[in-house]
Amino acid sequence: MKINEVSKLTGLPISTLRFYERKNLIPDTFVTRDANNYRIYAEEIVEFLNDVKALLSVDFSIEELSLLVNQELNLSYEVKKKIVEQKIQEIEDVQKRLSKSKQFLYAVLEGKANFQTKC
Amino acid sequence: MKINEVSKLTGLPISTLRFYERKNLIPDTFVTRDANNYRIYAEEIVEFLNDVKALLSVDFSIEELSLLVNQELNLSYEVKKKIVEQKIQEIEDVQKRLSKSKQFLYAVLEGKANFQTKC
DNA sequence: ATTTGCTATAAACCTAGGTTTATAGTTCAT
DNA sequence: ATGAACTATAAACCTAGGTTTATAGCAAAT
Repeated sequence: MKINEVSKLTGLPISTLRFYERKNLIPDTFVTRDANNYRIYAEEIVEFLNDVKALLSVDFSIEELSLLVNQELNLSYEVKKKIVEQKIQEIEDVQKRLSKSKQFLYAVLEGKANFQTKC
Repeated sequence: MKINEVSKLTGLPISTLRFYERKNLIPDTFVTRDANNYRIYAEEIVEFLNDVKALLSVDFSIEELSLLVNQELNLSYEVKKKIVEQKIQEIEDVQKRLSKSKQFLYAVLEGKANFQTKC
């Protein structure tokens, strides 16, 4: 599979695919080069990138994610598990914050926030 | 109140207070100038800024918020209400996304995500 | 065989939300 | 009355997460 097809199958712009690679977000196992130096992707890259999209859309930064993915770092399963568990904790914190924020916005609607008095 | 006191009471750096003002995030009613051109803030700025912090920490951008605050635009209450209601909707969308993301991360922990097989 | 299209890289550019720096006037404590 | 601390502005700088541009080598169809 060449880059254009991966782009179409994942919805990620070609420029983004190359950008992610530069950021070490794509394990070498997924991409080799042909005689013309064109990137050749394994079929599984598509599912992998869908997972990456899901993780990035949460609270993972590119850098955090590349930590999990980088083979050279050779992090143990235990360490990676800790990273994921910590991220779950962060998501739960965000969820709590969002609940409070919604309540605050309802207060704004009812004119009860100080903010409201000046707007 | 001078800028340093506002900074201490709100936890916002002085540079941020000036930056917010440039971005029209602070209604004129809260800040005047003394003979030396120093900013003099009304006491209520503190509560106002706490509200602003809460809103920014949610999903409001500075620009969106300045729309609500800008007196010159003179948006009707109805329009502002719509903006807030739409933001509540956006927050609810984020909440749903986060729930799914958490489930995905649990799948990663259990080795069920495709992502996991390569990391 | 040549035009159109796909691929490559490096480097510049972009936006949001700030922060830092350079320069200058003011105020407070000693 | 002088040095340390505070205020001001404009402009440059920063980070994340990309996107765009410039330049060039292949490819596929006419």
